[in-house]
Amino acid sequence: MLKQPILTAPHNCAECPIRHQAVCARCEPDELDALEEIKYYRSFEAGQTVVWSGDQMDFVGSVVSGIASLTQTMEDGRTQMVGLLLPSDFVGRPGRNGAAYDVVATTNLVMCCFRKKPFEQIMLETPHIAQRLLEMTLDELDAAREWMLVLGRKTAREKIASLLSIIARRDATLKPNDNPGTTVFDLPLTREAMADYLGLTLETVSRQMSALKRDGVIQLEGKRHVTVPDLIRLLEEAGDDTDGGVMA
Amino acid sequence: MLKQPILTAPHNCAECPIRHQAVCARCEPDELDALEEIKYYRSFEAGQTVVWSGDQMDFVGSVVSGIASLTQTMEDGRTQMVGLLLPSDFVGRPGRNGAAYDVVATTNLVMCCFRKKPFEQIMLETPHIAQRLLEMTLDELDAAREWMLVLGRKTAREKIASLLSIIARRDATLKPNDNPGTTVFDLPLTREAMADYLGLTLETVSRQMSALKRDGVIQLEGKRHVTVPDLIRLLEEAGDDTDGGVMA
DNA sequence: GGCCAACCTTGACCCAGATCAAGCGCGAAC
DNA sequence: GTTCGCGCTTGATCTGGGTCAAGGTTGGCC
Repeated sequence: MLKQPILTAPHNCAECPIRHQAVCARCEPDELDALEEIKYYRSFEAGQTVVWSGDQMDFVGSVVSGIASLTQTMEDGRTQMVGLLLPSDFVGRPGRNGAAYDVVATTNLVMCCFRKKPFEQIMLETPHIAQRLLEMTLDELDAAREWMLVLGRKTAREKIASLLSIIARRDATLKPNDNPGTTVFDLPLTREAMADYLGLTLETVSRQMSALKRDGVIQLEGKRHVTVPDLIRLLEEAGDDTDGGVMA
Repeated sequence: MLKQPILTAPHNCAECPIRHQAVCARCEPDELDALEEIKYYRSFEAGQTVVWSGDQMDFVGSVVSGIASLTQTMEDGRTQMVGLLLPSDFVGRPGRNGAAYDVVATTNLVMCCFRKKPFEQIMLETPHIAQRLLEMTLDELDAAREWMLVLGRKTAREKIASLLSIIARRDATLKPNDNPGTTVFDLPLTREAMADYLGLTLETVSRQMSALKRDGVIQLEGKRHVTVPDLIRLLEEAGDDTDGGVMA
C-alpha cells in the first residue's frame, strides 16, 4: 500500500484555513504567533508554474486548496511527474537551496507560505518543528519509493488502479464516508497528467480507464466523476497486498 | 543529474572507521561520546537480509563497507530496488516504526548502528542532528524522485547509462581521480541487481551493456570492471542535461 | 585437474504499450 | 444556434523490451 502521509488530528495554524500538519501539529500558541508573522498566501491559475526547477525558492508552505504537481522534464520534452501535492501537503526544502523540480499548479491553487529564511530561524529555535518535518519527509520518501515500484514493475492497468487507489484514499480522509467500501470522487487530473504521473501515454491511460469501466472496477459519469463500488477490488487490481489497504 | 548526497568534509564519529556524515557532521566531542555509548557494529554476508519490510527496526546507522539495497517486492515476486546504500549512507527512520522495505546486503556488508530509542532521545536533545537528518532525507527524496524519471521515462540504454553515471560519480568521490574525464570502477552489482534497480530484465541489461561496449561508451574487462573513457559521453547517453554533471 | 554452480551472453520470438491517425462531445465565445 | 478548441476515445500499426531457450565463462571445491 502506498504510505501517503495520513492526516493526523491537526492543530490549526492560528486562523489559517489549512492545517499545516507538518509545521504546526505540536506548536504552542506563542510558536504559532511567530509563524503567523511570516505567513502569506499565494494563488495560482491552473497551468501556472509556481517555481521552476533550479530557481531559488524563497518560501516553504502547504497547499490550501487545489492540486500542485512536482514535475521533471528532459531536454527532449519527456516529462515525469514525481509528486502530487494535495491540500495540507507540505512543499519546500528548509536547509536546501533551489527547487529540485518544477512545481506546477495542476488546478487552480492556493498556497499558504512562510518566508524561508525566517522559517529556518524558527526551525532552529523550535526543535520539534524539525522533528516533525523529518517525519513528514520520511513519509514522503516512503511514498516516492513505493511509487518507484509502480513505475518500474507494474502494468498499465495496475498503474491506473494504483493512482485511483491513492486518490480514493486521500479523498476518503477528507470527506465523511457515508458508505464504507464504496467511494466516489472527482478526478483532479487530466488524462495527460495521469499519464505523466504513471509513465504512460495519454492514449494508454484512456484505454485502461475504459477497460476498468468495462470490467466494472469503476464507474464513470462524464470523464472525471469516478465511483468505486468495491475498494478491495480496486486494490487487488493495483497489485497491492490487500491487508495493507484494510489496515491503513 | 542525480542529486546523490555528496560527501562533505565529514567529522569522524570518534574512532568509527566510517564518517557518519548525517549524524556526526556537526557534533561536539561530548555529543560524540553520547553517540559512542549506543554504537555497535553488525556484519552481514552477501545475500542476507538486514531487515524485512514491516519488521520492527530497532536501530539506525550507516554503511561502513559493502553495499546494501532497499527492495520492494510484490506478492507475485516482481521486485523493484528503491535505493542503493553505499559506504557512509544512512539507514533508518527515527520517529518512525517498522521498515518500509526490505534492506538486503547486496555484497558483504558492515554497518555501524546506533540503538534507535536512545538515538531518538539524543536527537531530541541535539537539534542539529535532526536538522542534519532532515537535510539528508531531503537529498534522498531528491534522488528518489530523480530516479522516478529514470524508471518512468528513460529507455533501457539510458537507464543503464544513468546507473553507471551514479556509480562512477559516487566512486570518484571516494577515490583520488588520477585522470579527469576517465573513470574506472568495479560494478558492485550483478546484472540481476542492476535489472531490479532499473525496472528491466537481466537479459536487457546484458544486451545494453554489450551495446554500450560495442559503441565505445564503456570498456569492460571481465564482467564487472568498467572503464569510462569519456564521462560526458556517458552522461549524454543517460539523457541528463550535461551541465548538471559538469557543475556538480 | 576436473566438476559444478553461479553468472552472464546471445538468439528467436512475442506482446504490452507507444505511435500515428481519425473522430467524438461539450463548454465557451460570438 | 454555430463554430471553435480542448480533452478524450478508439482504431491500426509498429517496436522496445520481455520471455523462453540454449550455450559460454569463471571461480570455488573436491
